[in-house]
Amino acid sequence: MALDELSRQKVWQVVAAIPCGKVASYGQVAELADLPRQARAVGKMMSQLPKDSRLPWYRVINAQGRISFPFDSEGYQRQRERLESEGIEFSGERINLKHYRWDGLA
DNA sequence: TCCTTGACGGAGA
DNA sequence: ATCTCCGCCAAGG
Repeated sequence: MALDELSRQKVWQVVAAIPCGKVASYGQVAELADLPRQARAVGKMMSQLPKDSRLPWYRVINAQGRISFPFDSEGYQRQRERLESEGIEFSGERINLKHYRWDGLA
């Protein structure tokens, strides 16, 4: 990844723009930040986010509508709690993207 | 250097 | 629904 500064800023801007109650996938964020097919780079950046970040990192999930942390991990718990507190409901381990996927613009 | 490893994703089988 | 295989690409062994 080691994306340049400009790219990183774009990614943060996109993440910050995801509205409450909506979610976006890593790939979607990458695309909206003009980094097509760089989903992994986005995931990498997320993993390096400081724990006290104010960004709504938890609104970014994978394209399958699942949280990208092991089910039994603390990260999974933290992310799921925040999403549910915003009114997002889970069907087992998954989120119904038909209802919660953020439409980048339109 | 080569190989593996990721908060990933889409196409096939 | 599950499982490979392949892009993608920097980091660390």
